[in-house]
Amino acid sequence: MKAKRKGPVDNSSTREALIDATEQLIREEGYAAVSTRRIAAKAGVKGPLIHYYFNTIDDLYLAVFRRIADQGLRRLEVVMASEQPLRALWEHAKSRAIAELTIEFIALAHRRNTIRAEIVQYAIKARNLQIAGITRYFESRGIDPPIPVASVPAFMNSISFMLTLDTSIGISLGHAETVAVMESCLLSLEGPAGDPALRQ
Amino acid sequence: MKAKRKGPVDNSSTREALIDATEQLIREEGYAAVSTRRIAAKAGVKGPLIHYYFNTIDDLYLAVFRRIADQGLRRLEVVMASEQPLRALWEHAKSRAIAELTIEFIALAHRRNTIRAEIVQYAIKARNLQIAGITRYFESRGIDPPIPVASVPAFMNSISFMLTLDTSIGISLGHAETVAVMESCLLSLEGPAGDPALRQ
DNA sequence: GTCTATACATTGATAGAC
DNA sequence: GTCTATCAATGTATAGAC
Repeated sequence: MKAKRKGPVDNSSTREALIDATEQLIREEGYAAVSTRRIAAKAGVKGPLIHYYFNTIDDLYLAVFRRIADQGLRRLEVVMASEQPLRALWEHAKSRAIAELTIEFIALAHRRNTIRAEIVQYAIKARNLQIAGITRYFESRGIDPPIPVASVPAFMNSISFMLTLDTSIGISLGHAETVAVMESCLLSLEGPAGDPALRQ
Repeated sequence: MKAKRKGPVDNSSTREALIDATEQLIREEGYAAVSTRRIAAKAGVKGPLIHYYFNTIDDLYLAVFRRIADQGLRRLEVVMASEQPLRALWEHAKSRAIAELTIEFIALAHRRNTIRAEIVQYAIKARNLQIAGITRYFESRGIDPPIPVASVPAFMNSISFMLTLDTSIGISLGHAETVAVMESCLLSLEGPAGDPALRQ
């Protein structure tokens, strides 16, 4: 249904190297610093090869996002299936690499429709996974959610996203207090961290 | 202390038009879409004039950010001095224009040291204004803060930032529930919205 | 103070040899 | 599948006339 538009396209080898190089460039220097020549140099190939595997640069961006999104959804499934899904989600959301890529892709989505559509699709899948996991956890423990389940991942993700962004540019004002609040919420909902004895 | 490096530079006229055009371009199409040619076209002048007022494009970005930051701090002072500072802050943080510019400038800060330094400086000033305003409010009402005051703006800003970003690309999953939680917090801390009778 | 003209690097992309 | 050679377009920035 989503076949490649160009004739003979491989699905593993140099292609992966190009995706690797692009992802790395985006994260290290921002999407505005990405160019076909730099990608090619980083991947150790010549420029035009990019157009053999990907018709346009947007297609390459899309491939990068899809790979990240797939990895993200798979990781999220593991996270939500853990014994302390709220704590696991909180830790998971702290990733600086994810936050930096998120910033870049949202900025990109701002201008590229194909990428925005893909991001929306992914974000909804991810959020549904989170809501389902938290619902399952509350039900299995017989906990009456103090706030609507659908708002829980919204709080956790947005807070950790902001903390991570702040940290990445060197701000930490108010962080300790905010983390403390989150920790006390987690404590009351899931008990102490990594204490399987208590929850067995 | 931060004098212009180039000789004779005006401080109002075409210069403002250039800053206007740049700010608009950044917000509408992202910083990566900004170029001297497009700025000049939008401002109705010729390209080289940019280099008369601003030595480099980074200087122009900086001028845009400084103007936005100044406006932001002034607005924030008004917001925090209102009768219901938490509600006012909540509404203030919902601005889509601010969220979009924030994304772009954070992405920019990722790569430009001068801009990052400026953003950090501004963010700290803004956060201190918020913390001071909330502290003042709680004290004047004799309210014992349910969570550390320093974490309050962190929560409000990050939540509304995420909601705004989501909305800007067309996502609304879980928003209603999240807004409801925030509303109930505001209700318990500040009473119903815009009810001066109750707080007079 | 504003403009024309232009230098020069870099961009995404294509054609076609191997 | 990977390359060389090359394209037109666009990028920032400068020199110098008015």
